[in-house]
Amino acid sequence: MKKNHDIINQIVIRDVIDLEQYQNNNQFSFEITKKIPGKLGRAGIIHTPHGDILTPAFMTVGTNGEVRFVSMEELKNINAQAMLSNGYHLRNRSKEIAKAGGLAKWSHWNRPTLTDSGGFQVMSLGSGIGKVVSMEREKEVVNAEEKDRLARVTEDGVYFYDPILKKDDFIGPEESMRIQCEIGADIHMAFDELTSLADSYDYNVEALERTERWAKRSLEEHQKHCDDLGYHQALYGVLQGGRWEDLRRSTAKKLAKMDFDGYGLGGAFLKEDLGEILRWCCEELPEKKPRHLLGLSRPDDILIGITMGADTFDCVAPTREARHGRIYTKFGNLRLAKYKDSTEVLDPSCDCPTCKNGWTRGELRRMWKSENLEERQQYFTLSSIHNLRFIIRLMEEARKAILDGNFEEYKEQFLKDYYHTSQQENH
RNA sequence: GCGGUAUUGGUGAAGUGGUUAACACGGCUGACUGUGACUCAGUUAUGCAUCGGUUCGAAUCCGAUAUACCGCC
Repeated sequence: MKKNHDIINQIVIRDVIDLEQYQNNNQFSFEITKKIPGKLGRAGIIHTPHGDILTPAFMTVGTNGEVRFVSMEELKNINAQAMLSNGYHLRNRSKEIAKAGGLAKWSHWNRPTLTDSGGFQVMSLGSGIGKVVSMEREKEVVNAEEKDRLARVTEDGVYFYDPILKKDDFIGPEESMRIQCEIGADIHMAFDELTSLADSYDYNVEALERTERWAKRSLEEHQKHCDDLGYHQALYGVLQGGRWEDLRRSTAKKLAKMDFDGYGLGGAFLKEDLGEILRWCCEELPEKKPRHLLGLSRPDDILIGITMGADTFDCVAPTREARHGRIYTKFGNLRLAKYKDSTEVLDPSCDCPTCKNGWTRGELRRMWKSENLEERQQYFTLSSIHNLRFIIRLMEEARKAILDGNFEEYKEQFLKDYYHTSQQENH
């Protein structure tokens, strides 16, 4: 395996990403509209070349430039504001995307976009392969055997084995920045290393120092590409540091001094630690820059995230869990398996197209279990739309509550309803 | 009427004397948090057509009965 230096520095397509958007005075910026009294949280607006994002906001995950089983039209119908894609997954198509005018145009989304760096895959294909990013089962999590890993970390970057193409590959900060600049999302992420819950303090120190060096390299490389392009694309630095306060605060201080446009809050969290960790980070970060909490969307996590100062979120759970038969509702989640003969509308209190059109629990359960591929796919679409709308609506309500000055009450009521019914679900 | 073959869970079935009846599908339950995987994990027959016998021990051997299919008169 050998780092492919010829590709780096070679490309950057000068005039293909929709320049008009960038030159039309639509630079990236962030404004805070209102703060939650006595807390770190706030409501605001992120301005991007492809439009504004009203925060707090959920970004739907379209790893490969599309949300599974949901069309762009349907995403717009449920008020999705932004889409997150992944530089790792799109790495072999970045030039094609650049030629088509960048991610927003290429995907036909035409609205704000963000790309992840591929850092998550350092863990998910490396030490954490085959495991989940659990928030509750720390003691059961064991790192994968070295031989089973598909990703290996070095100072330069990460060597991957692609199990589908059966090919070795390499991505470091420079490669990630090059790929992301070609893809041309409105917001890019620095290349980072996420550790798993099983990693030791000592390993976290090592990984964090490396992530900080990668942050510096990401920033420099990204700036070079922006200079070549003649306009600025936003870059977020990513904070790691596991569950240790000294690591979280020190890395936040260091990255705060660097010229990032915003910050990604990363890591694998134990649920009970989440709020504290975010507080350590956000207390050290500059208030005027937006923060993206990576990869979380459970309502309680989101509400804690908002309270502690996170502005945007993303997560695969709403769509993945929909496909697995879990339907979100404000009064606890439904396990579709239980509703074989139900003629009740999926969620009578929901304003999503699926519920508005009167799809019943029984029908959806039947389609979920159907052996007919088309019916199953239709189920995936209907349920994904519903779950996404649920999270997006939660964001809209939370934003409104912040603006109305009653966020704490809203949060308390929401968690009470949600927790109460979850209890009922489990008897 | 005579002879042969078969009968295992919701389904398809493995198992021919020796602890808790393989496996698959389905069902149920759980999981899923910067999507490798419409996935993963657990569970699901106190019983092998029925009754009786042989044996330390039977889904497995023997007999009778029931049912199904195949031959022959």
